[in-house]
Amino acid sequence: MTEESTSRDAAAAPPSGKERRAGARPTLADIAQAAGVTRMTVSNALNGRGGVSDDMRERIREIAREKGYVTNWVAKKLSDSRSGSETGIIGVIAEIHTPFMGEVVSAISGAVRDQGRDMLVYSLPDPGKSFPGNVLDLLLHAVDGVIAVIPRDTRDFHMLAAAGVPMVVVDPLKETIDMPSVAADSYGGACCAMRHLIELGHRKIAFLAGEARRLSAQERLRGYRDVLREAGLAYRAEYVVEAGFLPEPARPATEGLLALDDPPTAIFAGNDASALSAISTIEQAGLSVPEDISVVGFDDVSLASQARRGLTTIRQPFADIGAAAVQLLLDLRAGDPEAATRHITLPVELIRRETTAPPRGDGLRR
Amino acid sequence: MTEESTSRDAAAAPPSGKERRAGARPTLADIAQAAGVTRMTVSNALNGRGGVSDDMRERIREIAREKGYVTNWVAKKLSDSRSGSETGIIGVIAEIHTPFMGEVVSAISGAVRDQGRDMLVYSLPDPGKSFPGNVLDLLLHAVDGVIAVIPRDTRDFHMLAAAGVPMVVVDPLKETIDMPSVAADSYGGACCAMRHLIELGHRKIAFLAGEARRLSAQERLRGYRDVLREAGLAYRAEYVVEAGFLPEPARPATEGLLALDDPPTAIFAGNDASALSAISTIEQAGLSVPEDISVVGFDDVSLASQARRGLTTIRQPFADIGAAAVQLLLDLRAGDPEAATRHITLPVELIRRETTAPPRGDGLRR
DNA sequence: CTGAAAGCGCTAACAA
DNA sequence: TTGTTAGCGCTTTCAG
Repeated sequence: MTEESTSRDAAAAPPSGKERRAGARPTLADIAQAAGVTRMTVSNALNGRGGVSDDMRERIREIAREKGYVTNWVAKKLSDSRSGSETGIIGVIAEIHTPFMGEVVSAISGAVRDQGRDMLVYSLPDPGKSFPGNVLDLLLHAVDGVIAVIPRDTRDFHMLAAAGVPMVVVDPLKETIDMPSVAADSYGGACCAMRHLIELGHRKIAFLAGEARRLSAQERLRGYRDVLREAGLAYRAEYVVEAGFLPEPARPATEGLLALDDPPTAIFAGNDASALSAISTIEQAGLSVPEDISVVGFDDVSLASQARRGLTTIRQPFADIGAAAVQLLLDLRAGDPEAATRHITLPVELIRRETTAPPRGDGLRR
Repeated sequence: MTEESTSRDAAAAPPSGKERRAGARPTLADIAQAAGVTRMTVSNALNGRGGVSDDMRERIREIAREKGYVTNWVAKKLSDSRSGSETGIIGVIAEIHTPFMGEVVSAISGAVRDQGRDMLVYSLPDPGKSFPGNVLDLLLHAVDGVIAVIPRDTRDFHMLAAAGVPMVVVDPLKETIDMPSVAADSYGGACCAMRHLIELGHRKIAFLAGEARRLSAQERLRGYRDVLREAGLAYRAEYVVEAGFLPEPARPATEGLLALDDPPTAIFAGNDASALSAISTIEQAGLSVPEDISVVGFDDVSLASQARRGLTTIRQPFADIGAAAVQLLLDLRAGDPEAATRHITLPVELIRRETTAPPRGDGLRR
């Protein structure tokens, strides 16, 4: 040892005033000192970087273990920032409340795992509030990119993108159309659902509209209108009610439909949550599905097939959505110039189960 | 300026080879240079630390904004590590798949927010796999503590705790009883549910057992047995079937019960997921709930009340659980010595809805 | 009110 | 194979 050059490495003598706080985690220097080598040797040994004899490596590993050494992620990251390496962690911003979100997040989780990476989920705070600085900053610096599935606030959102964090949006909003995105073919699905109902013989079809800010909701409405027109059916304003993609508002919305002078014989719900709620409402009103009223949903969340009567619905390819989002993010990060403007739309599929049937012969109810 | 002392501050001349990479984010030094002051002044100005004239502060803020400056969380954290400050972020380890988890995580989210902090969720990888180092390390260094709600693997889990991360467990497993925890009173709730059924006149009550590793599942089973004994009823092995707290296994389990020579007149399901699945199975078998068979669940997830027939169940005080977990974590972090061994059990409540009724007069079905 | 120095824990790049 | 130097971006401490 030379002459106490580096302050810490040579600080073998306690009196130097460099006493370690009790609860502090051991650092490279601590275990280096214990092993009688330099920090670099320890670093190399622990990271299997070669240049260390096998004995030494074992010895160091042993000491590290018993001292409970864990790499300081923050320090490592800061140091690595020079070489701009990845963290292997992908950030996900989402609301984990609804079943739909659950499916999407699970799918992303699977896809991320398939890529040998990991995922951290940030669930948004209450509406209107912006991201707290802490988390925003952490996300900004700790993850390789962000996949956002947000039904609401997007303010600080563009800021994240502006700060250079690769970002892709799943189920985009009007406000996020300028970012790369992944979504299911809502328009196509809606058309498919409507045609199914029309083929069954329905002429009076209501629509439980979803959250208007989501493009998917708009597209489903568009599909509803277009197929109506295509079938020569009139668009009736009283048949289109807001249900916000949620079960609670779907209830009064359905009741309203039931109370109409000329109630519909079928309901196309914007998503499964509202479809399930509608069915429950219909049955509580003493009617039955699909005998009195047919119902078709959208999403095919796992609950849809578990209901007493399996829900006829449009299946979103969740796994594909997750995989596409992750891939898109990776491409973006890799600098693929075309990725920045890529908008992926995945095909959906009609799943016929037990909540749709031909309408009752005209005799009943009016 | 003296003689180019600090490498960067004085590096006004490009030829120094210190060119900034194109995509790099601006640093304190960058904006300091643009403003013609030192980094500290910028730091102070941006963090509202005083010691900077108002004009200067405004000017600096302006420059920072247009340059898109964001403080480097990693560097800040590393620097702060000296003074051991908090990050204001709480980590949550959970599976977000099931409705129960969703409720718990939402509750924690709310509680965390109430404390002016924020939350990052890490969803476990596939069973058996251990935490990938990256995320573990990140968690270790980026959050003030961890709240875990894990149904499965716990290996690296104790390691996190050993590394000194304050940690509390919600709905603990056998393996985690040595950590501070928060849970609902499963035993009490089970007793309550069973007594309700018995008061209604049921004598043949089956139990859909939950995931055995979870203490809550064990406690519910214990409650089931104890109340049976207390009521002078025999424990019948064929009435206790595994359903793992999940809907899928609950289906065959229920079918098995229905196929018994002497089928039960009531089913106490370990949780709502299995209860709902049981009901659906019963109805598909052509029987009705509660006329033929009563069913009571456990949890009172939001779905329970939305079903066509509201599910009679035991309500877990999710909000309280979340709040207690966060509080416990904060106490732990604050060094409260007693917190380390605290196990909080919160009271539950029977919610009578429409899936329980007296058994059919003995005439029917044997 | 502002500036200089040192250091948080780690790693890349050489030197021995 | 091991040691040395420098620096990641920020903050604290102590001078000016």
